[in-house]
Amino acid sequence: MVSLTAPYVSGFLAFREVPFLVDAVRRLQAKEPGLMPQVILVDGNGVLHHRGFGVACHLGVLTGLPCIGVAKKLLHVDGLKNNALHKEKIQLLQAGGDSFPLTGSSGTVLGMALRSHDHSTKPLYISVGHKTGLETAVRLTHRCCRFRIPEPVRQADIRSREHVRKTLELPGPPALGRER
DNA sequence: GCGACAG
DNA sequence: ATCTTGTCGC
Repeated sequence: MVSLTAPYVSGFLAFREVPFLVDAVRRLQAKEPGLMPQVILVDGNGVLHHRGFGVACHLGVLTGLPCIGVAKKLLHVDGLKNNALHKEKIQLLQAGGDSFPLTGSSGTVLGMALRSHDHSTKPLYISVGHKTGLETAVRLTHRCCRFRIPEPVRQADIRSREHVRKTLELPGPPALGRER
């Protein structure tokens, strides 16, 4: 269990969460090196970011592991916006695996909006974090989706919440925030 | 000036 | 993110 201190500020998520993520990877390396993943799906963005360097990039550089940014909402950057036009494109996504590029005003493709499975309406926003191409990132993410949220992220979410629930209900030292 | 804009 | 209310599908 960790206690977050830095506040959440859009565009600065890495400064709040990456230290704990790096620590988790380090602890795994020390305790169960055989379980070290070949790639990490990060709950947040990679290069789809104000300065082209979101939490998925930070974690990749700090650990040397391939990382993929998987965001649930579109971060408004480089002219990208969740407006009517964007929503129309989402409507055009038919089956799971369908996607369309997220091209900023600068002409750069910052990521892809992905319909993660057949029965999902709201897309996932995939972007390169570290040591991976965008196409690979999108395909791998799609293959991890039993539901809208890719299973690795979903399980981390479910299990961390459960852990916090069981830890917080009993008397003990107070803690602020929670992290996976 | 305020709100929006990963979690 | 968190919280709350209501609905739909398996």
